Amino acid sequence: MPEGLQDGPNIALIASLVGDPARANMLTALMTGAALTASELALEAGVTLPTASSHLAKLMDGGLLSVASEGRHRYYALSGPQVAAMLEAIMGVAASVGPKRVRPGPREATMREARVCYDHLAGEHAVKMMDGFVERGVIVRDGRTVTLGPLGASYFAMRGIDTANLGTSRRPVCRDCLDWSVRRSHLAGALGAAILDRILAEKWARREKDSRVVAFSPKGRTAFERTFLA
Amino acid sequence: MPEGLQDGPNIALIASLVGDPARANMLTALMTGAALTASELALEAGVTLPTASSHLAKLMDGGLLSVASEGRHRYYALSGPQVAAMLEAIMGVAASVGPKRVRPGPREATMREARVCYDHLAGEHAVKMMDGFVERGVIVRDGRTVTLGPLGASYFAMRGIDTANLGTSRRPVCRDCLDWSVRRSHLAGALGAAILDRILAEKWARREKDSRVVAFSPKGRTAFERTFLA
DNA sequence: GGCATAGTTTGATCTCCATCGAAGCGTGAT
DNA sequence: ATCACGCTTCGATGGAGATCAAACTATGCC
Repeated sequence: MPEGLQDGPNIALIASLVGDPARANMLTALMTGAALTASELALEAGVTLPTASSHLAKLMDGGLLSVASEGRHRYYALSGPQVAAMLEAIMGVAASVGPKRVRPGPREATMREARVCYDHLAGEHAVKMMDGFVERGVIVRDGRTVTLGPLGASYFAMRGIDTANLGTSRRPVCRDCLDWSVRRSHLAGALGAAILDRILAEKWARREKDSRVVAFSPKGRTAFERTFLA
Repeated sequence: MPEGLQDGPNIALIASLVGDPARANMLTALMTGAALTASELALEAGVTLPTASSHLAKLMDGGLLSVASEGRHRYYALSGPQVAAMLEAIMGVAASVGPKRVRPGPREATMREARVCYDHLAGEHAVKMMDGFVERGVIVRDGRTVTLGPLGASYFAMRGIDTANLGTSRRPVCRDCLDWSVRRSHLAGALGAAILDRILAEKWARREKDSRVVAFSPKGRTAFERTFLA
């Protein structure tokens, strides 16, 4: 069947790369434009590190991703805007074709509410919190880059988080992370991680074993809201 | 491990449909906008009829195709312009990362110059035309959304295209579609289709049989340029 | 009716690849 | 040095799906 057809280039190869659920999740996670590490992407895709590594190699080989080694981390990103445009187009078709909403399910519901995204909080609570930060000028958003606002340092200091200390690592203090359950974004970066630490340390919520779910207790939730949503 | 985490639309499902070589060949064959029978598509894909039938059922189920029974034939077609746009976008990525296509080839050259993209014109001519429209304010671009500019209606009316009539369908009048041969975009939507209709009606160009190629005649080309590029 | 053509369905086969555990290899910290 | 951590490679397993032949259905033709 050597059939010399193939109008344009190898469309099937590219599409099949996106056609695997794990890889599709990784790619959508990278749609923020931010670069993510292999571990973060593994978590986002719901697979183990070796599996993720294999997928990343394939995506690299297919030219969809670029990588930057930094210390012992490897930051993966979409190789260019063309790839992002393609993903948008596919999303467009997928959205128009089928509401296809899989039943939310009980597990999904709690996941939507609050879950861990690598090392920070994601889900509705996280999105609300992020919105509040921006509205109050604690955090300033410029497109997809977010930074600590003028009121930020004192705001977090009052809540027991020393933002100055977070700047030590190479990691950005603030980063924006797209939420799959809501169409909005939440706070990642060192600050996002610190906030989650605080939530767990205060025992406002606990992590379910072997799951990304973060389960708030009733009074934990109100404490959290009083602290970070007001 | 149940990590079902769809980002909303099921992008992996759609992409995996395109990700099979046989299906990809069928879809690209349908990019001409014409409807083809199952047998023709089987031939185009290089598989037997049963296999093709199975693929067509999957594509139907995924919402990428529509079908019309006529006598003992079943005519399959792309379910809409959105699907065509997605395919073009995938082609764009595949072309840009293309591991050195064997050679441009004569067929490929004419495709780059002018071809059909579902129901509108694509290729260098189409991109130049789109650029001219935007530059002259006939069409206004805002990011990826394009709309008819203030001068648009009279511009097209003078050229025999009634833009008011185009608004009747649910389809957008203007739409932006990525070109895989050039890295720019061209005009799709009802208006894009109307322009192609005009080009063919005036016999400035004719469509090659069983191909996406649009072949301009020498004087047809100058007439086209005088009309839509000036 | 009877035959031919267009398509689908069924069932069985076979290949490919996603997945994970374990081991290997860097880099950074102590 | 030594340990910890991030990531990749290796090897084995399992499952999904692409494929075709043959049987079946439906339509058109005579």
